[in-house]
Amino acid sequence: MKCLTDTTEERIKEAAKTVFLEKGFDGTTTRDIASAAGINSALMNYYFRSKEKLFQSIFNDVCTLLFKGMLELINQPISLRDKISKLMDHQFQMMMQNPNLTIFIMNELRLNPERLYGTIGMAKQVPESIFHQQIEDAIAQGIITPIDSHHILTMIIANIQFLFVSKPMTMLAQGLDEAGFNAFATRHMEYVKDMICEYLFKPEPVT
Amino acid sequence: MKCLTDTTEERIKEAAKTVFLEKGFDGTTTRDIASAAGINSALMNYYFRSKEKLFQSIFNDVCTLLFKGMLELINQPISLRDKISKLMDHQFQMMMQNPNLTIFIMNELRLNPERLYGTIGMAKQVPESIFHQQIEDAIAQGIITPIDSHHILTMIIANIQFLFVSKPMTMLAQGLDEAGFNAFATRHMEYVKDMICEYLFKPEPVT
DNA sequence: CAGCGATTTAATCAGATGATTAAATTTTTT
DNA sequence: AAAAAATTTAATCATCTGATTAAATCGCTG
Repeated sequence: MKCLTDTTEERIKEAAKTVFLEKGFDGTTTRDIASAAGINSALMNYYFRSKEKLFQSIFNDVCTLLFKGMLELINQPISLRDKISKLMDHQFQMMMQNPNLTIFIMNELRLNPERLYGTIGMAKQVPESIFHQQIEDAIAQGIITPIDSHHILTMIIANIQFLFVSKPMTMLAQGLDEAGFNAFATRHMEYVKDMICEYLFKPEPVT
Repeated sequence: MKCLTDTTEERIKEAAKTVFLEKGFDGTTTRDIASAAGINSALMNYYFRSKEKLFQSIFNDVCTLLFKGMLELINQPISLRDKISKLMDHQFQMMMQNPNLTIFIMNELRLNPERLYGTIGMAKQVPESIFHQQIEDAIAQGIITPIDSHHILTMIIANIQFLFVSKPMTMLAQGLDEAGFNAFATRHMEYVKDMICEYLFKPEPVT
């Protein structure tokens, strides 16, 4: 699964990422990580000084994973309609591959808000992007309903992300298996794309 | 804050609810709960046989808190438009009072899916409600866009709940304080209500 | 008040956990 | 190859944690 560049440090980080994402910080023991990485538990403290330090490293990585692609898309010079569609597609793809990513991050932030300081950089870039200007221009030209870009982004993110945050609940409530959930999620995304675009791009706001 | 009906068992449950909601199951120690309740830590095991048992009791309570009002609303004989609006208002009110409720529940379910079995009853009631029939009728009469009620409920829930799941992130990204967040959330809910209603109740589906 | 059950406490146990240490092994440098 | 540095291991520590036990206290009934 991995190339020959497998250094021990990387192997520990991979194992730690897997275990942390599955069990959360509090639910993970250093011995869990060590055995998942196939190493002695003291080695973890040799490379990273503590469980907390290792976690910070992992947490940074997964936050970057969550934000990086989105930030790139947000700053691309493409049409609004296209951008919104691509933003949702991108999130969807990412969450299909890593369904626990968002709930893991949001929950760890809730449990330990100091971790926010590591994400300030990325978080602040989102609202200060080309996207924001693009929205304001479109509003000025009467192309879309007047609405702050923060609200639009929240709509885009919430409608995709919550699907995965509530995945176990949804599967239970509807009696779905993995395949069934994927089908539901795929269809839902189409609905949501339509809904958001129709809301934004309608000819005249109701006022 | 509480009436004279304060039995020790209730005091333990209150304290446990507070601590569990704040720190999660893994992050909570029995001594945390005991000291929050002002009791000896052995008392906890006298009333509830174990930390796990106590947690199950609490978890049941908060799941009921999350679902009960929504289920009642869903089965009320009121118009669809009204129902959707009231459903969102109800969730919003509940989350303003208890912002961590949903992420706590969703995360504990993720960490320990066996807990789902305690919520089967409530979860399965949602899709099998009057609401579902109401949607089908409205579709048959051409009043709303043809779309399965599961998707509608998901839209209603996601757009409110994710606001609170991502509350710390949102506050950071936009540089908001509590009051600022509340204002943002309140405004967002109005947008989302409009968006969902306009999507559902438009005269003709685009097809 | 004596006796009995319910409630509460202090003390303690056994196991888990994060971290350290000192020694062994491997890799790199000279 | 010898010396030095980096990597890895086994063993161990101190603390924390969930749970138990045995004794103390309270409240009620006869």
